[in-house]
Amino acid sequence: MLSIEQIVNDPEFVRQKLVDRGEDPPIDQIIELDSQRRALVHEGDELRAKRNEVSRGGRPSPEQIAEMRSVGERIKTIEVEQEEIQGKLHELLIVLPNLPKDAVPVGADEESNIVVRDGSARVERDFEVEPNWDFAERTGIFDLPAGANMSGARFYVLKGKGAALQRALSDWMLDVHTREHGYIEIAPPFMIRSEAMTASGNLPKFADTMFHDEEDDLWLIPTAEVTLNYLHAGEIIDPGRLPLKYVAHTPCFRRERTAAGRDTRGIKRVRQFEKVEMFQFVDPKYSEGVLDEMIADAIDLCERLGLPWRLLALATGDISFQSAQTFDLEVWAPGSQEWLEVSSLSDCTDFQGRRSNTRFRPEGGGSPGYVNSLNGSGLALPRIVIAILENYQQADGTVSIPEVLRPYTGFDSIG
RNA sequence: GGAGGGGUGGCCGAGUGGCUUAAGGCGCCUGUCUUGAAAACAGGUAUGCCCGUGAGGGCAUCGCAGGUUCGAAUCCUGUCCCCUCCGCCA
Repeated sequence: MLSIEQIVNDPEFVRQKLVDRGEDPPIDQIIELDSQRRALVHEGDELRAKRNEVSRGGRPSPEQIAEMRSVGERIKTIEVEQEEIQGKLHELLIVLPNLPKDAVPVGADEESNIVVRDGSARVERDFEVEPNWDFAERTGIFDLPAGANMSGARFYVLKGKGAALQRALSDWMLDVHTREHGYIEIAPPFMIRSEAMTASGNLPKFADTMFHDEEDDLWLIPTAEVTLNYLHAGEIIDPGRLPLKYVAHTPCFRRERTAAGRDTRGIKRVRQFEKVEMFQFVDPKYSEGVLDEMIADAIDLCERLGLPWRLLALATGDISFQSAQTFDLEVWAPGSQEWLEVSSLSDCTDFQGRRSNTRFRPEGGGSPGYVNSLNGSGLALPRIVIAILENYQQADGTVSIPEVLRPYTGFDSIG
């Protein structure tokens, strides 16, 4: 949610930032509605003040009761109007995305994304790397038909060493983040209410990308971000407790209503996958550099796994709804011959704090402010599995397990 | 799923239609006293919004949302959450 004060005080700045994202924001209408709202609030307050004054002395006279009856009716009318205006205002504001930061490349889509760092030392191989789906079918570590059979397209089953590899990865990632990067591990629910989904920015605009249970009105989480963001909803966090750094390993459920045939091979784009998610609540005063820190935390995992990676600065037209700045971390898959997005790291400024009403008390006192929130995968598991199967393939057709994972897998090769 | 009990400020807790502008206690902050501290005493101690350059003034909020009333923490309805018991259950 954008701040109404900012829209009213600096309308042209806000308009330009949203135009950069490809939006056509109804700024003038918002300002007009807010001015109407203010007038109604003022009139209502004055009438209520009058009524309170009369009520304060005990039982009023019959004349006063008659007068207050009409005052009460006018208050009711104003309240109805006010509710209508505020409803319209809320509808307009709740669908406006966050404002991109100045550093974000301006551009309509992913064509304008910029590779800002490249950590990929290409390894020359004297054999052809088998794509992960072929390797997995040959060795039996994925069972794609079984997944499709029980759940439909874009569901999959991991078997044997495939399942163990994924489990080793998530355990290892959580250990690195909690023991070395300073995150607190959270095991959240995988289904949440509409309020929480709205607070993260996934509702109301992206309802059709998620799974929903009608009977209890619960949504399956598309990422742990939506749960971590709501962890302190409605709270005023005590001074000195920020930053709060959380990490969670959860399944992620997405409808993936993309064009049929796109990214259909293997487990790259699926309707349920596992992910380790990093999340931070910070004092806006100290938010500088936090995104870089989280990027470093994600890159650290790629480095330790020995995977070639690169970092992209996403353009204004490609960052997500709640984000003010996003970097994508990709790893190279030499068998499928493509870059795989394994983490998307975003600074959401105070956009989610405002929607979840998560505030903090500044050090040294003063009135509360909205927290800043940042999130990023650390990392998405199926794609890391893919990257390991292709980067660690040997000439004899086996895959060796990265050193750091061996204490977790208990085996050192597949195939 | 069924039956019952409950939700009041940072915490505890009183409050069954109007002297409630939410008592009282605890905690915290400031001051007096003290060499310092404790104790005692005095004052202060929520959030949001509106008006005002400001000093300041006003409105709302007793889980949440509606309703009844001149007037609601208090009465009514719905809803969320917590507790006890029954049922079901890894």
